[in-house]
Amino acid sequence: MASPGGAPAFSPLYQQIKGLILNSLRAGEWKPGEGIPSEMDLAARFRVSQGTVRKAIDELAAENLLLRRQGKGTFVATHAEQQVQFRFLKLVPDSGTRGSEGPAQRDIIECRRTRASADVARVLALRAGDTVLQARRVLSFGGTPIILEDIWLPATIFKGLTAERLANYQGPMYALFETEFNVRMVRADEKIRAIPASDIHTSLLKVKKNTPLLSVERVAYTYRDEPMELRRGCYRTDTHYYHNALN
Amino acid sequence: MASPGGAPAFSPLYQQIKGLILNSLRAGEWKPGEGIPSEMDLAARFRVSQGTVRKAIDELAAENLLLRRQGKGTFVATHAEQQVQFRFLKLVPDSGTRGSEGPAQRDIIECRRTRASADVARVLALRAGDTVLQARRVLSFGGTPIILEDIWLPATIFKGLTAERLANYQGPMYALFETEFNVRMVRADEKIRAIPASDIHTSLLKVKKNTPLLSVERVAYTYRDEPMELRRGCYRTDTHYYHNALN
DNA sequence: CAGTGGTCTAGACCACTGG
DNA sequence: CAGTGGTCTAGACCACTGC
Repeated sequence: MASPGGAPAFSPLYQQIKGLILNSLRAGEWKPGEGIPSEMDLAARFRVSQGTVRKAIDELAAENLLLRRQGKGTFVATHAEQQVQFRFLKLVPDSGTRGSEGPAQRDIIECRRTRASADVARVLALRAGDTVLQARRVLSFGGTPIILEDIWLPATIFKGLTAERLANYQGPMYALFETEFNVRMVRADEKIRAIPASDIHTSLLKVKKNTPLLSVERVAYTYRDEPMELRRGCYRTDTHYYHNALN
Repeated sequence: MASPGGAPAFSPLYQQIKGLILNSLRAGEWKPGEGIPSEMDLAARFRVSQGTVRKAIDELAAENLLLRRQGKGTFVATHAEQQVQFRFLKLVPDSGTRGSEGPAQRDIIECRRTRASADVARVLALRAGDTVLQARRVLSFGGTPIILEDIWLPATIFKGLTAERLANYQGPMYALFETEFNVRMVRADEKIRAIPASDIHTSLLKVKKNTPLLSVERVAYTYRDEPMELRRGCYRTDTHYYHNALN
């Protein structure tokens, strides 16, 4: 039997087209920021009607993998766009709006090669002891340190990433990943907890010991749903809050 | 000029149809859980093609206002559905999955009429001093108290809501709001912070004083985008975490 | 089997962009 | 002005549900 569970395994044509477009994205046929062929061209290429291509692209656009611009074309989404600057950073100042404090000041504390601990390896689908890059940075808004982040990346893929390159790069870190390492983050999961400030936090975030901080553990995934980054952030929430919209 | 900004104010037909359907939902023409007319019927009623109605319904379904069921029809979404039980509660146990600890135990601590403070009034778009219902409850999972919630509701709309009715009702609180008060919550915003446990938390959540807790302040909105509920939750995050998917 | 939503097509026309 | 995505239509057929 083709479908052991008894399910017909029916797959609509537009889903198959969606899969083909996704494969091209994975293969890097079109890079982030570039335009993909027009709907008519893709329809001819896949031998289906424009409407079917359209429905496939609609879903990919809804997942933020593609970006439609009327009159111009359809483009591969990128983290370099201004409009989408805060898609992954949900921290908002109590007064004013995001960005009202000016651009964040980013201080790289360190960036070094190390061995993956058991839990880091598990999350990143590596073996314990595999080489990873670990970076630590502090984000300040309006001159006040608000976020301490520790970031783990597979060293085999982010070869050559240094504190200097992180410090010199203007723009979102994920945009750097796209241009320099051909890694596109498409979605992420966050686990949020409240934790007491430890000595690291007292020194880098200027808070008293045991002050409650928001612990945000993020795992970011690529086109292939591979976990590519582990990030542990500690947020001060006396002047900011984590915003979440439930729909 | 019809459009001062110079914008053409062009509105697609399907958006207008969407507005008409939304108005029917607001007016209560179809109640939560009930079916709405078939696509063909609606197409005839609005004098448009089925495809146009379809696109309108697609968007309403994407916003969780309607629920499509192939072969059966399209239904008004409700909080009584099992499948959508945890759409608003994002707390997950460290081990196991949601609901693996069995159903939550819900203890109503109190439910009383009171006057809205300035900040509660502002959030609920009331005047300071207007009457509100305030409820407090503790949610326990696997016998352990995990969540303390304070809930504020406009008294004019939730007339007759008592601790007994809250305690006796089986199922989600928002489902009770639908059937008893004709209030349907369609979306919400949450502001999340880390705060130290106070005396209330030590007694009701069995944690030590100053233990970091997750503070979750939720404002829930109706079909008309009116703020209808303010809820302040304090979550223990030693055995659970707040999960958020970034797409 | 009839009725529902879901898919696919083909064609016409509209709105927007840039040369 | 040509080319792009966006809307709208009409009709055919498929998948699923329940009687």
